[in-house]
Amino acid sequence: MATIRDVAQLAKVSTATVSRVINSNGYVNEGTIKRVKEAIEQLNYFPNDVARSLFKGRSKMIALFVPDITNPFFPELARAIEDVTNRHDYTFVLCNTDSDIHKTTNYLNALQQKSADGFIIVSGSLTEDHLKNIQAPIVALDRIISTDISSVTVNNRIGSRQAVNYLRSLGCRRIAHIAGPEHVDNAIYRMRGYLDEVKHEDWFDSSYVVSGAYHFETAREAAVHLLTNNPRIDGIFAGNDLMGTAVLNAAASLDIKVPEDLAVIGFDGISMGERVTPALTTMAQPIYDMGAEAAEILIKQIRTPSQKVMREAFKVKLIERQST
Amino acid sequence: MATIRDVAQLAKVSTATVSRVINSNGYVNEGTIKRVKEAIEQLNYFPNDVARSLFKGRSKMIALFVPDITNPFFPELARAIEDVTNRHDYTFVLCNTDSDIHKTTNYLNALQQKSADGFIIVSGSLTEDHLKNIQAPIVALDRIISTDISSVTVNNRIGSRQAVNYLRSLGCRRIAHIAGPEHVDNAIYRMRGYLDEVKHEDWFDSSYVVSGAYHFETAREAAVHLLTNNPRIDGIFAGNDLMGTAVLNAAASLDIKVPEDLAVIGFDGISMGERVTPALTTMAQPIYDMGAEAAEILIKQIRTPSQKVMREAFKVKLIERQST
DNA sequence: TTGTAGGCGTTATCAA
DNA sequence: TTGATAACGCCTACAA
Repeated sequence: MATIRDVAQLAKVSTATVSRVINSNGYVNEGTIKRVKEAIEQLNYFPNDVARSLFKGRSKMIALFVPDITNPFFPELARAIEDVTNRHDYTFVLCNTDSDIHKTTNYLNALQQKSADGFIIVSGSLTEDHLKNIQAPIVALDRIISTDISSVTVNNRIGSRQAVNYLRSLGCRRIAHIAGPEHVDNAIYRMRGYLDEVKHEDWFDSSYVVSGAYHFETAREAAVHLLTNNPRIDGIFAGNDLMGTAVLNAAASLDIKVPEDLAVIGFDGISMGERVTPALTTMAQPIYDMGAEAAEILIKQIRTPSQKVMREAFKVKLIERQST
Repeated sequence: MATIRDVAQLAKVSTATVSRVINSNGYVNEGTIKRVKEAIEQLNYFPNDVARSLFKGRSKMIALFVPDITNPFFPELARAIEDVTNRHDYTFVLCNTDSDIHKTTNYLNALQQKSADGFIIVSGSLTEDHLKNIQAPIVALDRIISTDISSVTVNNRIGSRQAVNYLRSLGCRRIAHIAGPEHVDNAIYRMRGYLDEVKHEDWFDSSYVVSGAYHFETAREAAVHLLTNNPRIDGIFAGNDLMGTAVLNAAASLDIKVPEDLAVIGFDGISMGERVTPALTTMAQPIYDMGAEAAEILIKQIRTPSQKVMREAFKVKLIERQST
């Protein structure tokens, strides 16, 4: 690998001049520029990013942390962030944390040691305390970390109320909820939205809420359990689409007809929802816009460290499909 | 951020000694070790990885390139690689290339400038020529790049023949194929395997093969087209599971009963296949093992640059589910 | 308009 | 057993 010195030597100038040409900053004679560029070409020279990072303390790298890369919601989110960060000349990297706080802090430290410029984090368990020696700006996405950290989320509670009301408007009388993990804020809000609507119903008791942990298998088992023990359930609001498809799967295996005998609605709006049969009705988040917005905010904070904390909450939107 | 100098000062030793302690390298007096460790603790010091990388020319970072992060096959593959690389103390990063050669080489260069230690690449369009100034070791996964580059793949052609024979053993008489992208080697082999079995059948003509580009939407449209124009088709072999689920979707929308009127088999063994209804029969690849093996090979090559090229081909295995 | 030189934080060599 | 010092490759005052 050629270095800046090789280029300088070949072009018969100093390394400073080469640097000026590379970064187009400072005055350089036209002819000199040409000579340097030729030398660069000839040696197939690329500036060493590590040396640059060391000098600048920045690396032009942005990382996204997601809790479960196999949940299609996160790859879709990642696509948006990738587009925006690449457009701004950042290298984008994706890290899967498995919701494991240890793995998360490990990645965080490793990347901070690599001078990562900023982080977009989806995490329900990370607290401000874990971030106390992280210098780089952070944007919380999908789940809030703390009031001091910028965030991009949706109106989970209101969206959930809409979901339940929609099921009710279709004639559902007994509506159950498959909830996400107990410690994840958006799961809590979605459950609260559900409870807002049903807790005063005479049929309601706590057995209508079960946890599906935002995972397919867990949700599937929960749904089977729910539908077996409460055969009068005629509507299910799943806390995310992955669990919504799990409900469809459970219903099929129990020979319960959807939407005739059971209406199902999810939350997220992942494309998988329109690919299953019957297609899943959902409260769709503007996934791409959320990711893009998180990236824009992060880049703003990287460029202007004095930026104040921003909190953006998008609205979810009902998409009716075959499951209702 | 504290530096090694701060630690040295506080522990009243030289930076060389601190370095020795950090890397447990060379002789250091017990008491000195203790003092240094205390100073490190007290200052909450972490060695700067960028400086390390600059000096060593290595970064303890491994990257995986995938063509489409929204195809669940790749996240599943990524999980395996992540586990292995993390276990060996590498930082693992995931890059999505969209099968775009320009994006791919961009990432490749960017990461090489960051002294990435090695690459695992899933790509059907990258050639040796694009890699001519990449120094770090590379392992091709799922798709072969060249004979000079280690690879981990499966026996696509034989697996495909098995798939077709299995459909035939169920009584299918006219079997169609939804193929992957034309320039991707594994798609070509899968198609060849299919052709090996059917090209001499009297019913066969080229209209039984359509391209689905390994994408859901494309495959869905192709399947609708196929089933509409050739109503006598009673079996479809899809080149991957994503397209297999697209066939199920197409069949449902055309009111064709699976498996009664149409048997469908995919290729990959992603978990999505068991989550749809009817569950998708498939030729399953050992996804986790393949990813893990690719990572092991890569790490071997990083450690021993003289390692010779390795080519591993796993076997696929029939998994019968409801779609047949 | 160009060059010299010091420093970013580490590690490894050589001396002491 | 420890310390001084020269790299790693780049950038930017400051001088010329």
